[in-house]
Amino acid sequence: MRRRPASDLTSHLGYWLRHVSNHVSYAFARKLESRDVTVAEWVVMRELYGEAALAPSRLADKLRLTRGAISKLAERLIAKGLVMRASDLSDGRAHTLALTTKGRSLIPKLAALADQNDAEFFDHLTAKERATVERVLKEIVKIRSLKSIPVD
Amino acid sequence: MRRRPASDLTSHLGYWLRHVSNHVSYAFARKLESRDVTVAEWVVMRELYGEAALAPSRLADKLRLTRGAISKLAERLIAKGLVMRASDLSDGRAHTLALTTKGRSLIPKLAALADQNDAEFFDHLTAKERATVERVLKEIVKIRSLKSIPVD
DNA sequence: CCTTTATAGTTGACAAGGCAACTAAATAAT
DNA sequence: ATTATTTAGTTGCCTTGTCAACTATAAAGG
Repeated sequence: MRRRPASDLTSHLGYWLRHVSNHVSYAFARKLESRDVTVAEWVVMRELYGEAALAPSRLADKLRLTRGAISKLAERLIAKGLVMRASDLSDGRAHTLALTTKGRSLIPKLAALADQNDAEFFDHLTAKERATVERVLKEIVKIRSLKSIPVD
Repeated sequence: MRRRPASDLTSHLGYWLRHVSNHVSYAFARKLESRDVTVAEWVVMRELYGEAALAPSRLADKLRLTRGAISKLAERLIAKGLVMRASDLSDGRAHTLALTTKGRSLIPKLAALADQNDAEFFDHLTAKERATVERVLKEIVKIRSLKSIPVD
């Protein structure tokens, strides 16, 4: 499938992916500032939104962060009153994280900023292009998840 | 073009972009370790490869990094003997950066690692999918460059 | 000219993630 | 049962980026 001279430096998808991702995340970070939330914090909250509660370790797997990073992120989110920690009764080591009411009610507002950011970068795509990109990205995550860590 | 309920958290392209980009960059970083080069360093070297010499400030614009970051990156690359700094004769403040012979000769080896990494993540795409993704990403960079900083 | 203002680049404090060492609790092994 | 091993999570140190203050040079204004 790949048909490209190995020495062409301008054709690495990984390069462009990183480049665009940096642009998009940077712009999004500026928007989130208005709500005093970082991109990493949003990502965690977004992940917690579907679930009642989630173990930090599961979160780390899902988001491809280390447990240390999750630990510190959780600390910050708790300090902001957006997330709470609950101890697991059956296992003295384990905790779970969950959105607080405040955190949950913030989600739609942050989602609106995400919508806006997405629009800014991707609205000029045709429906077909958008669908292709989305499908390709999700496929890669799925393939990778299977190959590396048994996440789900 | 965008047709998506504003509250669906799973459909932000920016989210998947960041997610996949992180995977790809992480895997690439592991490969570059064998040559004692970081992803950021590769990106700079790759940018310098086309040119005879480039001002740090231009590099900062192109790569969307701050001048501080470029300054430190340059320092590291110079320490490794991959890049050299030359002072601009007509302007006492300005410098330019350029690859050393050593740096230049390393490029093909790093490019091979980039090829390998790209293959690992994107080889399962059809030629058409790949073309679409590449075109879309490059378009976004172009549009953004015009909107924000007059880079080129 | 000489002073103000703008520009190129560096530096230091801080933020945030990775890694590895650590604590505490649970499970396994003998 | 007691010890060894594994697992969940936290913490300290390191790296690398941003931001803002700084230095040095250039350009503009009067």
